[in-house]
Amino acid sequence: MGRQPCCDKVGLKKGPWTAEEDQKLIAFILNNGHCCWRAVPKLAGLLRCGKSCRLRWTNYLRPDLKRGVLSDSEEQLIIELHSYLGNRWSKIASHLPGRTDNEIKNYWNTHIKKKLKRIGIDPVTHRPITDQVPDTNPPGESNNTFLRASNTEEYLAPKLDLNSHNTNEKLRTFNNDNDAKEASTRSNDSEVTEEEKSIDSMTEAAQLSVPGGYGFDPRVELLATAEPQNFENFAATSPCFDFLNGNAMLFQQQGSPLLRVPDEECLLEFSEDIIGCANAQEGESSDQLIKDEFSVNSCLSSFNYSGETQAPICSSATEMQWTHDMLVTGSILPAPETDMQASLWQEQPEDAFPGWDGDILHHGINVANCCFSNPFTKKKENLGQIKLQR
DNA sequence: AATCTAATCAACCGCCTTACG
DNA sequence: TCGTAAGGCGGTTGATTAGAT
Repeated sequence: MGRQPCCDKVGLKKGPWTAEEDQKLIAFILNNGHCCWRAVPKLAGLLRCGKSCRLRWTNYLRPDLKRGVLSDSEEQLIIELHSYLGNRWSKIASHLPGRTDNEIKNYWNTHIKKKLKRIGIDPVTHRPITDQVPDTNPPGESNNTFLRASNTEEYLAPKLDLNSHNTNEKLRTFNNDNDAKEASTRSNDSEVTEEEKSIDSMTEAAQLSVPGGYGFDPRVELLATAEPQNFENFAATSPCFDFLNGNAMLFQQQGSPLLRVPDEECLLEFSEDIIGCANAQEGESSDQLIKDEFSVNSCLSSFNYSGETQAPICSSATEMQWTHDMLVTGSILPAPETDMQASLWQEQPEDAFPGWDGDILHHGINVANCCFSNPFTKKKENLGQIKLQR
């Protein structure tokens, strides 16, 4: 039996709030805060249930709310986040200051969904609607790297142009190619072992290359010698970028940890709030390592682990200690209080990443511009700014 | 001007999670 | 460990507004 609705009590008002009610609620919360929403209506002199008060406050009356239509960049960010997180509106909202989950949800349902459909992209899977391979996993857990990974040619400027037929064409072509590869490698799927599937996935991911969105190009190892204050060295060796906004995800490391990846064919992508597994032991699945308030939703190539789903196996534990805040798409995330150690991908030979040719074009106190040799285009290209947050 | 339809979004409902005794 | 209360979240509803006929 379900719980009784809190507003079923006789005498409690429902429906749209009046200006007078708003004023009462605002005045009360500004003066007293809200220790207990259930008590708020009584104390504020409102004939509403606490839940209704909370909703009205968080979605409408809060002074830090940003009103008005969402900007293009906000819309881009919502699409990107949704491809990782699915309908986790509150999570998405947490990346857009001044916006509420309700507002984003409404905007998604009334605007973005239609826009995506119009250009031939399934708003659920974020993949082109035509020739879709059935994917029963919800976004955030599925192998939804296709959208993000599709615009290889736009490696350095991967914003999804929703008005661009060209982008859509790229998506379609790309997907068809990969579907064909999948079909050929899995012609008799029942005979394919899990291990083989993993390898296929890795190969496939390699073909996807580094996508737009929150990106961390693991083809480049984080060198051991980067000191927290040595931004120049750090920036040159830590190409952790938010491809969507041109910001960097800032990793700070201390001591002599290494972050390596299985081989040059693999990708590691961080999304959501980034980062970290802790205290990896050899052979340990990293989903056992995710801790604390750091919501981890990253994927190694197409293993796609998001905390509760599959995780790559750490076969050689290296460690990286977070010592500073991290900057992620404009959000400052707190470093863990304790010594959290992040991990850890399989070590490979030093020459695993021949494409890397990191360089600093300009280095300032808070910003560093970087370039590197794009292994796909073979050109040396500007990667944009890394914003450093001390 | 009247009516119909579609779009929008605030608000509600009910389930889930968390905190606490 | 269990039960309960409260907060939080995502899906849905329905009143209102805008645009089309």
